[in-house]
Amino acid sequence: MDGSGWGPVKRTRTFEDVLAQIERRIAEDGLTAGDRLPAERRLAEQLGVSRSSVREAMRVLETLGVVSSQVGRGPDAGAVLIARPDSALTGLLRLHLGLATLELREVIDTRHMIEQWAAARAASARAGGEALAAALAGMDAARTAEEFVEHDTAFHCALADASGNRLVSAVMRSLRDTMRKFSVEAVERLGDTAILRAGHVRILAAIEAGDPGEAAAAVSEHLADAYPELFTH
Amino acid sequence: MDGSGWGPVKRTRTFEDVLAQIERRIAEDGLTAGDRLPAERRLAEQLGVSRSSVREAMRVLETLGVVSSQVGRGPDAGAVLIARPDSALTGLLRLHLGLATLELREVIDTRHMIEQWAAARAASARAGGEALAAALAGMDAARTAEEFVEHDTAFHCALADASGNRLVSAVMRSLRDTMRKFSVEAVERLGDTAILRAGHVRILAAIEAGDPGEAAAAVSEHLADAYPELFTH
DNA sequence: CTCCCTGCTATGGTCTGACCATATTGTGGT
DNA sequence: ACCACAATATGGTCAGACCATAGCAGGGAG
Repeated sequence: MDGSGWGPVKRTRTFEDVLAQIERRIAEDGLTAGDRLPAERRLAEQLGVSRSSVREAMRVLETLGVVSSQVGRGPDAGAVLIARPDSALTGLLRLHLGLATLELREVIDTRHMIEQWAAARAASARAGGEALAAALAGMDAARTAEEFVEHDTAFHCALADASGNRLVSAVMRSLRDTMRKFSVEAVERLGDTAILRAGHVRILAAIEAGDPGEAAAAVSEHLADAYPELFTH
Repeated sequence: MDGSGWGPVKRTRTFEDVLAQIERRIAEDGLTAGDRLPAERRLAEQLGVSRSSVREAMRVLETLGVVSSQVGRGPDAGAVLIARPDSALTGLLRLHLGLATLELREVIDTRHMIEQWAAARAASARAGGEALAAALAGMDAARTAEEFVEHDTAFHCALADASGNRLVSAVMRSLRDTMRKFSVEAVERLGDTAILRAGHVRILAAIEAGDPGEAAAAVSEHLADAYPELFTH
């Protein structure tokens, strides 16, 4: 494919070439979010490489958040779509956390930092009220701990989203995802979710009132309520 | 329509299982930087999957910066090395920035959040003074903007380290690394580093004095000095 | 004419088995 | 003691196969 290469040794692996080619193709064809890439077999044929190499390139693109990890089947519909790269950090942090033997305490610590900051931001901008209220309603309708945590996660992610910083938002999402299992246990151990609800209501009220200080304080106390044994002031 | 959005029945592909298994193995065996993973063929055999799946998992780990991408050949020496987890976020974040429209403003915004928080923590614990002082001395001895930024980076990373939270520390390192080039330009544009030095001194003093509020305020003003056009209060 | 049912087909996901160039290691000869 | 060379295991790559699935086309029933 290169023509001039093949001199001393082949320095780049095939899948790296494929990556470059796909990248070039995306740029040239002006593909944007929602568009599809050719099927793996077609790409392999067009680029003159094996499907294995194309697949390895795909895994990289997927990890980078360039293409969606959707498992599409069937003809035509199966090809890969280009997603919004917003979620790029998610998979990474999950692995990163698992690998580095991080303690849950550090995760909650970090959440404390992020959510306090995000709540203050949201209050200043009086933003995110609808999403927070929706999550609150979802929690009220929840019947199991899992359902509750599901909407609780939505609430806290909405909080991060309301900050308007996508990077913070992505990190927050990863953290919540990482501790989802633990959160379910925590809720079950707590038994009563009334105190959590009170915290959420207070946070939402502070944001809608546009009071950053109160919002931050509310978040702080809410996390202390939720994780009494792990919280650090 | 899935209903819950997050699809309770997410089919996991084989390479994802492999990913989890490797992750578990790393944690259990306590592998650290420089250690080797088993060879691809051995892993495949041990996990009961094909080498293709192992290889796809490897590409993911490599993209995530968990293992090195060194092209090792030969028996025994060929297996994969585990890199420093510090860099796990880095490569991804850099590419993330290249591919997405994540603005520098958001990065600095995030730094503001992290460093304020970390400085307050460090002040409460009166921790990290030595590392900060060393970085300060390095900045004083710097002759070029690059050298200055080098030690400036060390200073701000030391700040994050002083918080005692490794997760925050890792994110901070990635952010600094991501904006290193820009930082050099910023310093060159600023011309005079005296104002930056004053900020660093003030931060260090506040930490050594054990004054969290002052430490946070000092960080805030320091960042405003360094990135006047990008700073958000 | 419309509507549903049933195959056909292309897709991603996975596995098997093979070949190559290389790097380490052990062995034999000098 | 030293060096050359074969054995061996590695990562990189390829070709071909199978599976479950999802869309589409065509045919039969109403």
